[in-house]
Amino acid sequence: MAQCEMAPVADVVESLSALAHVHRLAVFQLLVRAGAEGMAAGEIARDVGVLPNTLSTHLTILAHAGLIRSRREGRSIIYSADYEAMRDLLGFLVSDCCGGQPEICAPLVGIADVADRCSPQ
Amino acid sequence: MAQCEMAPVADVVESLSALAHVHRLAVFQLLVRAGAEGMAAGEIARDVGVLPNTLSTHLTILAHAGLIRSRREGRSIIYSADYEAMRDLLGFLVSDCCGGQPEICAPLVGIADVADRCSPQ
DNA sequence: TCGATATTTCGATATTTTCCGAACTATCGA
DNA sequence: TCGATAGTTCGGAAAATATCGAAATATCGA
Repeated sequence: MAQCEMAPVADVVESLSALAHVHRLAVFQLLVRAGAEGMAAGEIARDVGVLPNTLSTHLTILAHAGLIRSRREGRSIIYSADYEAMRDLLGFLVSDCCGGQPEICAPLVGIADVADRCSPQ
Repeated sequence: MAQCEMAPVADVVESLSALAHVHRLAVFQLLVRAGAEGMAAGEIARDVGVLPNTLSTHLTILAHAGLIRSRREGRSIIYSADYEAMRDLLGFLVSDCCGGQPEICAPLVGIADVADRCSPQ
């Protein structure tokens, strides 16, 4: 049976804050789509269009929030999204929403399907 | 049939940014639980524990992001959560997540139920 | 060991955010 | 109309963010 552990509010705020930036959101989005394989910092920088050192700062912020992980592979450092952290964050938001007014947020259950249909490629 | 309209990234960032603050998150949480009835600004300020003028700033930020609405009622101004905006935000996040790796985010569908079980009043 | 590649760290600056006190606006009741 | 109540707006100071160039670190290949 799944526990009902709730992430501390401070952590949630940190995660939201980490994602509340155009470039960081783009980075996270990119990494989610890259899957477990991940992407090298340099490739991310090129894709997103930010300088390597600036990107490094963003990656540090996302990593500190627990949303991404990193591993060295030769000269490159490979970053990948942490799906569990994202699930925790979504879980908090959804339970905050549905917890108070279940009937209003009921449609949320179908969102995953919608996501399937909407996401191209 | 539901459209697959995607909120502009800038709007998503603004919403995330609005929620990425301890007091604002608390305010939103409070309003979600308050339902359509909403709460007066003063009551929110007391509950959250911030000065009225500071709260006013936070409310403006949340309202500008579209996460809450307001209406005047006598001397009070009543604020209430905008569930649709929240659904849009969650929809974006979920589709960003599940769009790339559906199998990984599949458990998300069950989160709403979890929310039901976890949230005590 | 040296040079090239990949990334981070440092230091500084520009911008934004946060928060408060004081002043202002709106509404109600007498 | 006045005074009290409810909120907002204004102005400024302190803190946090964002971003860049330059320098430092780590790894690879020759």
